[in-house]
Amino acid sequence: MADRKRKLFLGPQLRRLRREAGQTQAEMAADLGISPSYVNLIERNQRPVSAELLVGLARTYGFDISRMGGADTDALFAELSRAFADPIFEDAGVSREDAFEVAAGNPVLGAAVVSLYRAWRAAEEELNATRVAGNRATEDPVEEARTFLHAHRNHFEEIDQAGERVFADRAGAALFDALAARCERKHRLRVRVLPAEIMAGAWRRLNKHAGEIAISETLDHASRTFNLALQLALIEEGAALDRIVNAFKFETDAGRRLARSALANYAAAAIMLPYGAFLKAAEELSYDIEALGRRFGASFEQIAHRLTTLRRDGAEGVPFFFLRVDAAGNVSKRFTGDIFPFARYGGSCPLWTVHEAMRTPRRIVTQVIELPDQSRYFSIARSVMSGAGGYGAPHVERVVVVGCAVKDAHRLVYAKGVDLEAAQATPVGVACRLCERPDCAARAYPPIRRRLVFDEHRRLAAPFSFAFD
DNA sequence: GACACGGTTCAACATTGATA
DNA sequence: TATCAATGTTGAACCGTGTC
Repeated sequence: MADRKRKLFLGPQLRRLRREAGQTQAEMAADLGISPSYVNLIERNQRPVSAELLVGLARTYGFDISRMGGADTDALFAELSRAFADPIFEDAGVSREDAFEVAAGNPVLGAAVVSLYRAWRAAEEELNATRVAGNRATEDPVEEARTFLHAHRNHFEEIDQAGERVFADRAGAALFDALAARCERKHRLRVRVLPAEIMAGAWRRLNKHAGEIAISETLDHASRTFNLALQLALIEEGAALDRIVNAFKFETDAGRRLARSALANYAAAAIMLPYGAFLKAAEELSYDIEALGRRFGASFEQIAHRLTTLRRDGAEGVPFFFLRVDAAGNVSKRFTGDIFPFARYGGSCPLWTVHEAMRTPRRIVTQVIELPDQSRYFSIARSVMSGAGGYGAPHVERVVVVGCAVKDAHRLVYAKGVDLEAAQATPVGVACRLCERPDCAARAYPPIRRRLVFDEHRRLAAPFSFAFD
């Protein structure tokens, strides 16, 4: 491209200039003192325009030399480069040199290509939105299960009350021991913690014939308790789970099963983190997730997830959304909490601190984020690890994010020292580190003022794509 | 169909600058 | 200084289209 920049190819512009003047190549050649065939070669970019000829063009036709290869060309070149980076041009083999040649040599055509590309992108996104709207209920079991939870605002009062009764029955004992005793007393099921090789990879196993509930030794204490609570919920509240799930209209059986599984997990959390006590503690501890975890013997993820369910009439907690994402940006669990417009597909924006949290294991990272509709949220992210019951065992590192509207953030311990008024009022510019635009404000703002940009790079960074509900 | 005209292709030549 | 490649330029032949 350096050679192309040194030489000036102005064929299409020269041709347009000549036609605007109503001249033939021969007439223009006579004006410029060159042969008609030379004019033709220049017009077809077979020959560059020499400095002497450029002066002649300026003198004879008032050709504006200063506009050649200036800011306009650079901007168009940048636009074209972005467009040609799209996978739809993959087979076309358009190089950056080609993009520059179009931008410098035929800006009208280049601008038309950019306009066409933008129109195509807009149409495709509209089409995707239509597809999603049409298919979500019929072809996506995960979306169906999410819709089920969303319809109940992720709160199931009947299950919560049952959980509180079980928790109250523990009579001061450690919860795991109390649940094990309840299993033996009420269901004649002995609880045993067994090594991984016996569990064959399972976390829990119910053997009615042997009168036994087996829990994997590879689980930490919080997960053992959770799995035992889950098994107990399935035994004692199975009918209620079925009734609640069956009251909802599912299009797929897979969606129904997923919803029942989610509800069973909810029931386990309701036992382990009983609503009233948990909400009281949450308010006392200013929603300090790690402190709540220590008080209830639960993991960071369990506490974070439970925070999204505090929607009891007359006893509501801070409305939270929840997200669990891996290093590749894949979302494995999420809940909107009615407040956060998650994407239907894809993962998190690369500007979100979920990725920073991944780089700094076990450290809580907070951030004020702004969506394109200018709504602002306070997010709390920390990495969590699952698996790894022993050295060399497979494990997965993920990031759990909970967040709330900025207006509620003053109730959180994590917002201490954060100027929330400024966070709500400070104007922010477009902030995006992927667009490579020289005027991008991303470099100029600290993380707390970054705007999440979702659609600009949807195709370039597919794992991070967002399309709003 | 002949002809004119505008535009295209190609071979050839002159000039220039880099290099051995 | 000779050589060579790149660049700038030209003219002839050719092609396509519109007009008479």
